[in-house]
Amino acid sequence: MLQTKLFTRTKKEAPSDEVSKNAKLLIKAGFIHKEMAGVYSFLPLGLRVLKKIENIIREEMNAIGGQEVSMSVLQDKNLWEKTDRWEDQKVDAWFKTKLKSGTELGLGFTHEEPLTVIMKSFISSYRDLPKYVYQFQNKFRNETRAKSGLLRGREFLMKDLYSFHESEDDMLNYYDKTKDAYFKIFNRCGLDAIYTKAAGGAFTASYTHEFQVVAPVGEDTIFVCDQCRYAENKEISNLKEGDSCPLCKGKIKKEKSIEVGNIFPLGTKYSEPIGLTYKTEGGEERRVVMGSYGIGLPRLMATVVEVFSDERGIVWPESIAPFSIHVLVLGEDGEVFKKADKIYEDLQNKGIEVLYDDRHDISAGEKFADADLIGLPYRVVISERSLKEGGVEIKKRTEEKGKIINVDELMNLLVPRT
RNA sequence: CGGGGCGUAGUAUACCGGUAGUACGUCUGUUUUGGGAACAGAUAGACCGAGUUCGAUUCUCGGCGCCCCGACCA
Repeated sequence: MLQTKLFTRTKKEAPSDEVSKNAKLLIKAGFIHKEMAGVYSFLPLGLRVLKKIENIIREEMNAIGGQEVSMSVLQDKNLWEKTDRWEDQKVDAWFKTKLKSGTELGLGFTHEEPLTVIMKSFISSYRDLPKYVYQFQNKFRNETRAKSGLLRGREFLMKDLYSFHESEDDMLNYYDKTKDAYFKIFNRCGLDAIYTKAAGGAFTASYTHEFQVVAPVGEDTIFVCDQCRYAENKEISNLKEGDSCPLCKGKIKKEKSIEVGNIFPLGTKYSEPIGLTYKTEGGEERRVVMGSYGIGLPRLMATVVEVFSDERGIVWPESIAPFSIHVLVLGEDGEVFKKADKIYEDLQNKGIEVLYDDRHDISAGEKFADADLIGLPYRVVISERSLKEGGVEIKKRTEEKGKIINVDELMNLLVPRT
């Protein structure tokens, strides 16, 4: 991507109405645009990050047998009355709207109900189980207080997976598989997530698990063992700072954290009222046992920014950076630019994702500052000086000093993204 | 939803009961080019409504919006 063609621009000042690091940096660098409280649009750089995260999640969901669908956002009131989740007193997250005829509709905040109905058409025998279905979709939640940039929004992209089983045991077995898949996802995004026992919440499973990433901006508080990493959410925990771990000899520490994912053993909570059943081998009719599993993508992206940034800007992990390399050309138009153009072309042809700062009449300092702010993993500088010294200067975003390598080395440094 | 703060060019800010100044950005020109360049010129602004007042961006009230703390939160 040529930076002269990119329609976004970095700002010198962070917006005054944002306090959270993720919102300040992502807006300053031109990744997102704020529409209103808790609602953000994704611009080219931001969308690339979101898509990278989406692809990582998709790969891991497919690896545990997930089948991707896309369900409707508009929801039928009658369906949700069956599970007693329509009334505002029960679920205050709904955004509701109306048909011209007056019929009430909801904007989906989760999808257990409609998917359970869909599955009624396709599950009737033990031979049809288990099944795993997921989607990426914008969820709408009427949060009383949106906050902290992308961390708690009212409209956000979510991956929601639902599993359907013959038995509690089979569901719990898959629950563990999902847990492993989630760890892979968070690790691939560079995050160190802590598996945390939590309350059932509105989903009213007896317990659930959350994946928590320690960060000061987090709105959750967890008690976590410094040895085995056993953790409980404050909302259900009797533990306190300094206690001995119930599982090992470690000490319990109190941490602020961001919930980046959660998994729910639902049992028959939804299959019962909606009537999703199957016939066993012996001809007996039984309720399908379910689980559900969610990850909010913008929140995950924001968490990465909260954890990986410094005073100069974002420091993207390679796996989800919008581009792999930021190529900067310095100096006056002429031979150096021609060389840089060629290097950019060659990298592109190799399938490397490059952002090329081909802007003229921009000082070196400004290009460096923008590169630091945008935070791509590698910065490559092409200038009269670097060419004299034998090639280009390459520097990782995490390093202070770069080094000169020749152009062939550069071409072989990075593997193309598939 | 309770409490607090805030709303001035695209962005960040200043002053003021007498219609607004600065920086960055943007545009034009000249000079620059390895850490947010220099000079000259130009561009662009008081959230909305009502009230007080000779006069309101400033004071009062209402609305709308944003942020923070708390409550709440698959």
